[in-house]
Amino acid sequence: MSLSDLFGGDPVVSGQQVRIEPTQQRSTARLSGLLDAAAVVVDEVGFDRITTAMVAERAGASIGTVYRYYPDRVAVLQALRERAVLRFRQRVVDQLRSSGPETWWDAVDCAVTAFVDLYRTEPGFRIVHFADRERTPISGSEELESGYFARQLAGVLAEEFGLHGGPDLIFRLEVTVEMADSILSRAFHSDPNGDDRFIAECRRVMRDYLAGYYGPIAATV
Amino acid sequence: MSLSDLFGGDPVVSGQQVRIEPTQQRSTARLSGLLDAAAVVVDEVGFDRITTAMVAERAGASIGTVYRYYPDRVAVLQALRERAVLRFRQRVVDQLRSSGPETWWDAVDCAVTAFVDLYRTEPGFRIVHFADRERTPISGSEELESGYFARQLAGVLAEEFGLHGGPDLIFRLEVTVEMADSILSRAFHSDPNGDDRFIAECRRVMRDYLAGYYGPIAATV
DNA sequence: CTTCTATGATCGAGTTCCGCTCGGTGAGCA
DNA sequence: TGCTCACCGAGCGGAACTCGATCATAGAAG
Repeated sequence: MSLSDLFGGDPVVSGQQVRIEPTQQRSTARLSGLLDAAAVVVDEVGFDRITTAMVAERAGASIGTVYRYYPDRVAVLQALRERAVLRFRQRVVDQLRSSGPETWWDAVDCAVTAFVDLYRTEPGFRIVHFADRERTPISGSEELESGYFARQLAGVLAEEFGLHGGPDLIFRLEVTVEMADSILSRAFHSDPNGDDRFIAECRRVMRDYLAGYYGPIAATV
Repeated sequence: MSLSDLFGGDPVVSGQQVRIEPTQQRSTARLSGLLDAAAVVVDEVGFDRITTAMVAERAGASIGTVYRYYPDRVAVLQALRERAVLRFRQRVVDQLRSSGPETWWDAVDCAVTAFVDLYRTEPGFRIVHFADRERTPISGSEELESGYFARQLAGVLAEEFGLHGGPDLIFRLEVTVEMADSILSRAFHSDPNGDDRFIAECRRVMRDYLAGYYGPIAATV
């Protein structure tokens, strides 16, 4: 169970998202163009002020094109969020590869860094993420739940750094993810660049919480 | 600076929420009736399926009455959230009064209990809370920010239990509030009665985090 | 204790705007 | 040269929201 398998794995395309899988090349460009537009618009006018017409106009497409690919307004936002999550996972993998973590904390820290980076650079990431909570439990793909990421991360930490795996580790990581999520969101709430005080405290909280169960960092591996 | 001053203080009526302050008696009943209806409807159909017509019908009012009091659809939800926050604060005061906390942790624990109680009993509390993150920074009343509650709580803890006050305490309490908020929301995410495992872990996280700064509980006062 | 009346409160048909559809047109592939 | 994929945008239904007509109430006047 390698790192890249866990994080970079198959893209989160759960055919329910896109109405029609594009076959020609230009249409895939359209698809990402629509999402780019949605990301920008959502940053400008907010999550529930966004209209499909705005997205279409910003993307240089017609309203019909939007609905060719997405069944409804929310689906566009969901797709935007899926892409952001995908990019987040990819970013984590890149960070892990380039930095070569030596302890379990290094790995967790990479995830924080990746998250902060995306908040800073990825248009629409902030608002889409905020809306995350509202999703109905019926929503199809489970890969977007915080629990999914927690499970993946648990696999890595158990495999690579010898942490004792199992449901307890998963549970604690899920708690950790929720905490980090909220504190980091708070960091970006008023400061578009992220309030370093909250970011630092987030790292501290995560480290202390996990170290309380799995011992000081140096002791592992 | 007494407890009731801090928490139970002036109601969160910041004239921007309501278009016209009601003067007659029946209209105040209408207002709360509208919010009651909105709370029920929001529990039934969800946050973004709710329509102003549904709220009006459920409240036995006409559509025009809704717009007499609230400028738009979102304002109704915001008002619902304001009332829920107000009731939360009131509940905390009640709990504190009846239980007579002896340590700072007892006081914090009261807040958790009140929050959980509201999640369980207050219609609409869950969904309204989910939407909480989305609020625009321009939004008027600051009394609803998590920071406000953190400041109030900091006053109580410093005054009553001798914790060293100031910006550091406020900051840590704000972090605490964010953490608790997210973990408790997670507890109710799939379990309408609240997953006790997450609730217990929430308490543990809060206690450990604050105790790390302000010493073990028994040592205070 | 009654009118009487000014004003608050309510109503709901109508307007506007937005999500979404669908038949017709253009662009790329065989 | 067809044939299918991609695109367009006028139009439909419904939801958000307005506004002038109508009713209810508080409080003054008698």
